[in-house]
Amino acid sequence: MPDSARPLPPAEDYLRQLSIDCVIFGYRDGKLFALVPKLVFEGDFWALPGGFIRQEEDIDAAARRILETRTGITNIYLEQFRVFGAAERTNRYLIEHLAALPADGPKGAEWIRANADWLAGRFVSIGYYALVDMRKVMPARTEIDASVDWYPVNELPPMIMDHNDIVAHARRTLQRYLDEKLIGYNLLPEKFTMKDLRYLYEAVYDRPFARNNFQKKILDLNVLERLEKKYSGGSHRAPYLYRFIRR
Amino acid sequence: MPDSARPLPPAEDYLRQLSIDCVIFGYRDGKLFALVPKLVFEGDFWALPGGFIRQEEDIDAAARRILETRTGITNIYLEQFRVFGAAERTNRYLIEHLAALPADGPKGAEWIRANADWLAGRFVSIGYYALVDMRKVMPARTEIDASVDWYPVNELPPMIMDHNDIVAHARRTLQRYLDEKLIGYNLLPEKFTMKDLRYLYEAVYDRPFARNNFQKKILDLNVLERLEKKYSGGSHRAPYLYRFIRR
DNA sequence: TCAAAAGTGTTCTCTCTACACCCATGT
DNA sequence: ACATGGGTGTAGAGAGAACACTTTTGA
Repeated sequence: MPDSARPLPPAEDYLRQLSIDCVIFGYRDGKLFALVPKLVFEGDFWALPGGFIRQEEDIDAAARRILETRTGITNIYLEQFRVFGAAERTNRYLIEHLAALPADGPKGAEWIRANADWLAGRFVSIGYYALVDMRKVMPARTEIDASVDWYPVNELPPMIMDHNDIVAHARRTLQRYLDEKLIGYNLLPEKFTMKDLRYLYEAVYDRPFARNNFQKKILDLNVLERLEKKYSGGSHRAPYLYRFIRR
Repeated sequence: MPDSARPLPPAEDYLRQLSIDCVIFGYRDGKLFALVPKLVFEGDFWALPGGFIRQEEDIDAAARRILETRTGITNIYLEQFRVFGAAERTNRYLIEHLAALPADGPKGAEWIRANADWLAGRFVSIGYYALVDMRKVMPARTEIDASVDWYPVNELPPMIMDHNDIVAHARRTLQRYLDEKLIGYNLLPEKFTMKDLRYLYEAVYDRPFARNNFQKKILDLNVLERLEKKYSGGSHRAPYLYRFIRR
């Protein structure tokens, strides 16, 4: 039974005033994307996938649970990157819009209505970013999501609270670590060409990389193994496929 | 009136289950130090300076308040660096030792005893690190501190919970940023010699830096202004003093 | 005049970049 | 054959490390 289908636990099961917000990065066609749900509330409300931490749960486990619920995949690469704790961080404005929802609306909305006082208060949020293979993700709506879509990170909708800010921080963190920690392969299928990897780097850093020098740099790291050639049918030399060597 | 002398606010004023732990770094005589209080509880308990976040307070402001209370100085360089949120993070063991304290003990202990249920529960803690000029710090004891001392970071006492872990993380973060963000001067007096700065780098990174190359590297950054010479009385050439250029 | 420590210069190496050339593939 | 895109090599620029030399200071 997927997590989203289970009845929601009572509010007492969660740490009060502490939440998790996830920036789920994906990559396709030369662009970096983020997965952003749109809420069912009256008006246009977008919000990062998020959730709360159970009393007996590590914060990393909570982030993982939230991510797996939303993407349907396990073993996701994720890292905390910053805490957002301004005193005025609150969902009050959003929760007030609950009134506009019909009383027989989605069950999740019922849960929120029942816990409105709690949810409308101040929350400190831990930001996590995740890297996923977009092809493997089956975006899952919760009961209060109208839709869940991938948006290019350069064309994100205006989100609630400081969520656009959170994505900006996540992206800077990704830029800082993509090369240093060699985590880029998490955004690609298992097998990929050097061009795929280069275009990914160009999307993340928003700048070009010289084709030949990029290839040399990456190969000198000795973290890729060269596989068979990939015949695309194009009238040109076939590129090799590569795979990340797990250690 | 110093903060530590005011009556402690009631527990309801604070965010529940969320705390701040500070790693206060100082530097002297070629060694990196951290400021660590020893608690009044029966037995040997050391714990990082920490505290809680008030309902109407930014988390950064809370960290700053805690730091200023403990060091007596303002305008401290500080950064959050990681959240520690293991499910089993709790002070239960420590709080139980309250029983060993006399009922007419320190007032702070009385406050803890009154809030023991809250304090013995699970806490997620935001780690902050601070850089201070040791010469300017007047370590201030709270009512439950037996003493507050500087310890070389390589010779820290065993601390409660995961606090030794927290310092290790803080130090790695400091190593990552000292050079990149040029924050080293925060650990030195306003005027310092190139040797002072080099020894600081060697203490933080725990490795030697070539004297001449270090000087060239730092000067090429154009962030220092050269001041008068410093005559130490030694029978050798007098070094220049430098000052960081504020922008 | 000498030792100690500071300031400065030179060379060598390694990495990153730009340019160039060759190779495989399908039309 | 040829255009297209992939793989590889090489020379130049820049950063960092190692070594050497000069200058200043007080005994």
